[in-house]
Order: sequence, then C-alpha cells, then structure tokens
Amino acid sequence: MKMKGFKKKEMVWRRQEVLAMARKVFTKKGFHHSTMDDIAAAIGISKGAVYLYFPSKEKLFMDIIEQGLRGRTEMLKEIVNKNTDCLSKIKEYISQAFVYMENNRDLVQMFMMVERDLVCSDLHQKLHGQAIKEMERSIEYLTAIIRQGVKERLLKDIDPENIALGLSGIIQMFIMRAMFQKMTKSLEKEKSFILEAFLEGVKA
Amino acid sequence: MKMKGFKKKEMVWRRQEVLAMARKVFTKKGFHHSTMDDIAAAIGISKGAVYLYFPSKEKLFMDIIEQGLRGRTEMLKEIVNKNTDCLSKIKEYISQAFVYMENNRDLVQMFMMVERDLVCSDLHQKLHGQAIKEMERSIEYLTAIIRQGVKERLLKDIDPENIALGLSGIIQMFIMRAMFQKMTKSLEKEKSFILEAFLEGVKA
Amino acid sequence: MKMKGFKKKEMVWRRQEVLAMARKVFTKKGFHHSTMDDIAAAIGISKGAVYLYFPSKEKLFMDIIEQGLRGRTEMLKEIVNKNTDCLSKIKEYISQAFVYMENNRDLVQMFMMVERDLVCSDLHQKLHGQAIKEMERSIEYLTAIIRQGVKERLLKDIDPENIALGLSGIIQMFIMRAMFQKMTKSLEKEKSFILEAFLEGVKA
Amino acid sequence: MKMKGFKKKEMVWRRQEVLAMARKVFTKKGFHHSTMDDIAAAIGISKGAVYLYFPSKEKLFMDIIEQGLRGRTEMLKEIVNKNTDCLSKIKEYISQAFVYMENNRDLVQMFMMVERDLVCSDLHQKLHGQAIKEMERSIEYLTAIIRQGVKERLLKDIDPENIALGLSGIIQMFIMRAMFQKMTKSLEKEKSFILEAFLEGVKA
DNA sequence: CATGAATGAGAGTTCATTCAT
DNA sequence: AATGAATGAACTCTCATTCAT
Repeated sequence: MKMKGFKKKEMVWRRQEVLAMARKVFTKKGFHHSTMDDIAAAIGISKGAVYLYFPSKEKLFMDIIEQGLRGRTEMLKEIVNKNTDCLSKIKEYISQAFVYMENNRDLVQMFMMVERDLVCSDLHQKLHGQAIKEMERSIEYLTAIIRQGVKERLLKDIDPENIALGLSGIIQMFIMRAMFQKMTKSLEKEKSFILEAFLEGVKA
Repeated sequence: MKMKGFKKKEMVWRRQEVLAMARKVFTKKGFHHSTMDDIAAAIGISKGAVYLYFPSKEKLFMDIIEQGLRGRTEMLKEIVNKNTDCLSKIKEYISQAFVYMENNRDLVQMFMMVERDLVCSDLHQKLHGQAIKEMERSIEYLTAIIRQGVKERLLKDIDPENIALGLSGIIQMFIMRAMFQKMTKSLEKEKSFILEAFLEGVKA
Repeated sequence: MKMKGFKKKEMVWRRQEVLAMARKVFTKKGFHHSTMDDIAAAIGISKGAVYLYFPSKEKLFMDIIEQGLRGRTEMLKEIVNKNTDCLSKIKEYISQAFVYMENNRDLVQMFMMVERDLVCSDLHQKLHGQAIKEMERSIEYLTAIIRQGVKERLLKDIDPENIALGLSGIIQMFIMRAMFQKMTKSLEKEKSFILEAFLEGVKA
Repeated sequence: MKMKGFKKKEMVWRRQEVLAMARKVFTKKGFHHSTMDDIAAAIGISKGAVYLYFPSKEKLFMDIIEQGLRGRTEMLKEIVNKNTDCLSKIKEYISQAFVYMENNRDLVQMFMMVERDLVCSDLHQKLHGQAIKEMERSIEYLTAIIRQGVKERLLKDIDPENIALGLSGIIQMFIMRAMFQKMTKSLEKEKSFILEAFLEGVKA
C-alpha cells in the first residue's frame, strides 16, 4: 500500500526501458523482423514480461513513434512561442531540425522506412495518419513563423503556407543527405546556405 | 530455334505481366502481407509458375523497384541532354517530377513506405542502397542542369550541388503534399511558385 | 491457540468465499477461459492469495464440483430417510430435483458442459468418475425408494433399478428442457404429468 | 484440367480422413488439449496441411459435430416417414437410439462432455445452439410418432410433446448407463423394459 | 511447362504458477 | 499473510518454398 507510489514509479521506469530497447531493436531489424523474443532478450526480461507493459507488439511500436513525435512537436512549439523576430526563429528552426535529427537519427530512419504493412491495416492507417498529421503540424508551426515574417515586412506577401512548405522541403532534403552520408561534421555551412538561398533565391 | 525465340519473347512478356500485377498487389497490401498466393491469383497463374520467372519474393520486389527507378532516371537523363537553356530544363524538371508522381503514385507510395525488413537484411541493404543511389543520381542530374545555369550566368555561383539539393527538396515536399492530399487539380500555381521562390527568394 | 482457532475459522471462511466467487466465474466463462486473474479480481484479492487456499486451478474447480454434488446427495438422503410412504417420497424427489435445478442452475450447467480436458487427464478421469458415481448414487437412492414402493405393493415387482433409471431419465429430460428454455414459470403441471405417466403409463 | 474431378474427389477424401482422425483425437483428449500438432500427427501429415482442409481448429471441431448430428437426424426422419404403425416406430426408435449410441460412442461422449469455452464464445453459442436444436428436432420427430399413436388410439390423449419428452428421457438415461458401464451385452431386456414401462406405467 | 498440395520453421500471445518483497 | 511482477512453455495460425505429378 505504502509502496504503491514507488511501484508505480518503478513501473513507469520499466516501461521506459522497454520503449528504449525496443526502439533500438526496431531500428536495427525493422518491425516485422524484430520478434518479441528479440526485444525481450535485448532488455533482459522474459517475453511475457513485455506484455505486462504493452498489450501488443503494434502498440509498443506505435508508442515509440508517438513518443518521438511528441518531442519534436514540443520543440517546434517552443520556438514559435519565443519572443523574438522572425529571422531568429527561422534560424533556430533550421538548427533545431538538425539537432533533432542528430538526437533521433534512429527514429527518423525508422520513420522514413516505416512499413506499410503492420499487422492490421487499421494500425497502419493510424500510423500513416500520425505521420501526415505530424508533417502538417510541423508545417503549421513554420507557417506561423512565416506569417510573423510577412507582418514584420521581412518576407514577401505570398501564401505563407507555400513558403513554409518550401523551407521545410529544403531542410528535409539536407537532413536526409546528412543522414545517409552519416555526416557528423559541422553543418554550419549548410545551415547558412539554406537561409541564404531561401531568403535571396539563387538567381544571379 | 524459331520456337526458342518465340518462347523467349513469351517468357519476357509473362515476366512483365508478373511484374505489373505484383506491383499492384504490393502497392495494395505491402510487402509482408502480399503472399505469393495473392500475386499468383492476381495474375491468374499458379503459385509455382511465379517461381519460373523470379527466384524469390524478394527478388520480385526488388525488380519492381528497379524497373520503376530506371524509368525515372531515363526521364531525367533526357531532360539533361536536351538542347535548351537552363531555365527551360528546370521548368521541365519540375513538371516531369509531378508527372512522374502522377503516373507512379503507387510506386512512390510503395517506395516511401518501403519495409526495411526484407527477409534477409542483405537485400534490405541493397534496396536501401538503391534508394539512396537513386536520390543521388537524381541530384546529380539536377546538379548538371544547375551547373549549366551558372555557366549561362542565370544562377549564382554557389555550390551547385547545394542548389540542386534545395530545389529537389522543395519539389519533393510539394509532391508529398499533393500525394497525401490526393489532389488531382491543376498544379500549375504550385509549379510557378516553386520556380519563383527558388529563383528570387522570399525576402521582401 | 485462541488465535489459531480464529485464524482457522477465518481461513475456512475465506476458502468459502473463493469457492463461491470462482464458481460464478467458471459458470460465466468456462474453465479454460476463466483465468486465475479473473477469479482473484472477482474476489478482490491477489492472484497469489488464491494459491494460499487452493494448490491449483484444477483443484479449485474440482472442489466446486464436489461441494455442489455433496449438497445434492444430502438432499436425496434426507428424502430417503423420511418416515413417509413411497408415493410422497417420489413426489418430493421430483419436486426437489426441480428445486435443486433452480438453485444450482449455474452448477448444473457447468457440470453438463464440463470440459473433459482439464490440465492433466488424470484429473479429468477423477471428475468424470465423480460425475458417474454421483449419477449412480442418485439412482441408488431412488432405487431404495422404488424398492420401498414395491414392498408397499404400490409398484410393480420389476427390477427396481430399471424403474429408478426410467424415472430419473424422465425427470432429467424435463429439467433440461426447463433449463434451456429458462422457464421460471410454475412447473406444477410438468410434475404431475411426470408422476402420472410414470405410474400409469401412456397407453390408451 | 482433366484431373480436376479426380483431384476434387481426392480432396474430399482427404477431408474425410482429417475429420475422422481429428474426431479420434478430440474424443481422446478433448478440444483444448488436442493440439493441431496432435491432429496432424495422428493423420500423418504436417500441421500446415490440416489448414488446407479446414480454416481453423474450431471449424474442424464444428464440422465433426455437425456431421455426427446429421447422421442421427437422417436416421430419425427415416423412421418417422416409414409406413408402419406407431408401436413399430417407437420400437425402432428405441432400437436405433441404441444403435446410434453404439456406433458413435465417441461422438456422444464428446458431445456430452463438450466444453463451453471454445476459443470465442460465439462459437460456443453456435455449438450450444446446435445441440439444443438437435435435441428439439429429435423431440419433434418423436412427437410426430406419438401424435400418430394418439390418432391410432394406441396412446392416451395427453400433450404429445410431454410424452415424447418422457420417452426420450428414459431412453437417454438407459443409453448413458450403457455408455458409462461400457456394456456391450445384449440390450434386448432394457429395450422391452423401456417399452413396457412407458406404455403401461409402473403402478402395481 | 505448369500445378498446387505439402511442408515446417516460426510468429505473436496467453496464463498457471512462483517467489522476492 | 499477502502481493503482483516475472516466468516460460504452449498454443494457433501463416506462408515462402519445394517437388511429385
């Protein structure tokens, strides 16, 4: 009884451990070839014990994805809500996108490579939906920043969502290259190129 | 001998049919949930017969991907080799990217959602490798166009690969949005926005 | 010592509670789909605690059956030992059979539907054996009543066990119908029909 | 192509073999403790092969039950439709009930002991429903015979269904005893007792 | 060539039982 | 005494691949 709180905390902690190790396994072997045995073995518990914390392999997978996405969303929201000018926000957005990529290389990879055929197409739909929603949310935050920029007369008065989309695309592509080339070198030059090209265009 | 040639032609034709139907099946159900039975049934032949044309499910899958990518590469190469100025090429590149998306919606989707866990990770590595190589090749072609533009003094003399990467990113993002929103309406406005923003930037 | 007695009484009482709740659970979900968790939850104690009172799920099940059967046997014995004539006893036998059914609908159902595959077939044999023995004992009691009837010259001097068997069969069948049709209406007419048909036959 | 008919016949035959062997296994070990491995091993084929003929363990089980019940129903219908008097029909009904029991000892046992908790309660409901319906149908056929007897003025003009129920109960009980005691000795005396007691009653 | 019945190695999931606390 | 997290063996069902016909 006294222990209830402690136990609950312990439970949460264990859940986190399962999430963390499962994420590693999924990243290494993908969803379908990661067996519950693999995951349990990686954690060092029995297969049955995994089911104490997650009702199914799919839920476990989904929770990993969700956890990862939540972190990113939080990050973006913080930037939007800062009390700075548009330019600073854009700069930070670019920086943070790279930081997030660096810290979540595995998750990004997992997400990019995510399988469409999870056991029930229902789940896949959800996952797919989550991904799209996440992308949209990310675009929305960026759009908010752009809108601020237009108001501040820093940016042209074109459809802000399109601008956000374009910027997002550029960033994504650089991130992808960075990921595939497993660069760990400084990305400063890339970042300033992105900003420059985005603001000034590339026409001579 | 004459028969042999006929038979060979028949064989090639059948192979194509298998590829085409398997592509449909994979697109609809994904790799893991598409069974050899599904594929055979879709074609209207026996399961064993599929194995006459492809040694394994994975090879069949890989060949579909490869075939799809080859088409895209051909398209890009053609643009590069055209005898026109840089601007026209860029315009066509943008247009063709959307056309390709429209014509290969299923393949793009399949590719975007591709599973990482093919039966042996060897194959997955190859597939992954293929995807990256394809992206790189696509960037290369675009870089060639950009280089021409720099030479023609249309574009700024910045690292052409970076410019190519940026343009490619913008296009990808608009394509993704178009795909997820299943737009079939005219994309003309999007295309001109991309071109404009890319060339002139968005700074006020 | 005093404590010991108290504790023992408490223990017996708890045992009864476990038996009673487990019976409900088994009746609702059957043996295999009733988990020890279900049972523990129904009682409001921990799973481990159930094992303090019963060494295994099967023993728990067996004890429920046994308890139920013992009740029925007691009832029959009482009728036999009453100081009344055969006819009254038969009437009461019929009545009590219906009363027992009414009060133990769940147990009867559970017993009728009892699974043969308890974890070890040994136990099943025992259970099966218990059921047969119970049936036999019931027939024996009824036979005793019939014998009395023969002696009292109320009944024909035919093999009393056969007569008992026949009567028992008729009663069972009416009980089954009553159970399946979930009748709760008065069964008086049924009872008098049974008695009449049994004594006088149905020949015109 | 030519072989299609042959193949189909072979398939049907195999199905029958699976049914027959599965019935043996189920009878011996019950539903839950009969594994698909057990069944496959009993037939001498692989586990997967069983699934070529039956989509699930439950369907296999249900089909066994259904096959058995169909046989019995046919038998009863034939008796009812015969062009004989009521008495002959009743006699034959009694005889055939014993014959059926003798030929389907295992099925009867399986049915009597059938588990309530098949994997989904839906199936159990169906099975239960089938059993009740079968019982009712059997009563109906017998009721038809009784009705004929009333018309022929052989039997008293009481509710024919009740009479049928009573007769059925007597027969069942004698069958149960025969089964449990594994009697194989002649049952002639039992049969004539049943008839006598049923028609004339047991009152002295 | 073509077939499709047969294989057999797993996969995810459940749950009676145990035992450290 | 009481708990409930952990175990691990067992289960049903799947499907890529083979091979006798």
